[in-house]
Amino acid sequence: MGTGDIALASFKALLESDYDVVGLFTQPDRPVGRKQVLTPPAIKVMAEDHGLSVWQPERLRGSEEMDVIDGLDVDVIVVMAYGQILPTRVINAPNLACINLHASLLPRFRGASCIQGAIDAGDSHTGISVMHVAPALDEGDVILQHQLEILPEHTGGVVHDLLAEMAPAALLEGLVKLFDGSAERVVQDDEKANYAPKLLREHGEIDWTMSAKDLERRVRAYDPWPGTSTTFTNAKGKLSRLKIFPPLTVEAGLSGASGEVLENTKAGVVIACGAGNGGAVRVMILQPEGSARMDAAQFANGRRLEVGDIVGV
RNA sequence: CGCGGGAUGGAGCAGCCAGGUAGCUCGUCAGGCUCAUAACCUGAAGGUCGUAGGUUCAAAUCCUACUCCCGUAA
Repeated sequence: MGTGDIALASFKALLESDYDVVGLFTQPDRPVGRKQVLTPPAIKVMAEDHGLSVWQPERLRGSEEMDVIDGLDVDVIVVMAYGQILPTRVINAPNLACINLHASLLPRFRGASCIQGAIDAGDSHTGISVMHVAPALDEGDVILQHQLEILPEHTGGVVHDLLAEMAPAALLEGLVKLFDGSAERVVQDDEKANYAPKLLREHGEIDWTMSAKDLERRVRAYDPWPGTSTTFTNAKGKLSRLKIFPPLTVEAGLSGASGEVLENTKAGVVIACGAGNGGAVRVMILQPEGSARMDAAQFANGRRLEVGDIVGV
């Protein structure tokens, strides 16, 4: 069971393994893009290329597809980025176990935005957890974990791809242990748990009262999803959106009112953060509404911002 | 016909609402200047204003249709 692209490599590893993959559960095709074209998840295409059965219930809980699962008589259900909470009946359906691959070092960052959460919080490491599925989201017992160091230049997208690459090894190791009975069950310490809720586009609205250091991590974590943006008053006096992309550099020595433009040159747009002494960030890549993404030199040429302007009002 | 933004020398933009000399910040080329800076100064080349129609004495600007680009609805 999986939908997100992060599950692709793991699914492929299963298909190429000696395990007998009987089918795929994934989310229904969704309208995508400007034309609202109904698009299947990439993982569904991969499954069909291998001649596998694919089920796409809108809502698994209470659906007739649950009977299908019971009828399949499987040993293990593997879940990764499926996008639905599993009913207890499904969790209990396999002969051996229903396991989940989660992109964080549980119990830290349970929830949908586990990758962004780890970067945003400034954690030194994240990783892949192989765990038993429990009725409560991401709270099942952990079988094993593989660690990944978060480097200062790592964005959400980069970490996502790195974790996707290392997930198959963790999955295969977990399966071997499950089948030979050597799998551990480490109960999660709820005291150390935290939760990374599903991110919406609006969460990318930049709060310029954050410190420069925190903001740098936020922008990095939220790239490419949900992305970060702020607003500014354009030449016509209208409020316009301005997307901000990493990398950002922290200018610790500078300060100003929150969101005040301190510099706008080809070396970058420097914007003050925090409440007076939070430093400032230098932005090198940005994208005004309606325009293509551009570097600071191009942005400065357009003179859309002047020193002293306040951004993100 | 989902919603919104846009198309103006090589780049990023202004000009459009209140039609009348193609503008700004850069880049490029030539020359000059400086111990030096994201340098500076002088000069030059480069645009049928996305396409096709329409209105008008006159259209980048107003009207109609079309094409393409960008964002958003995970």
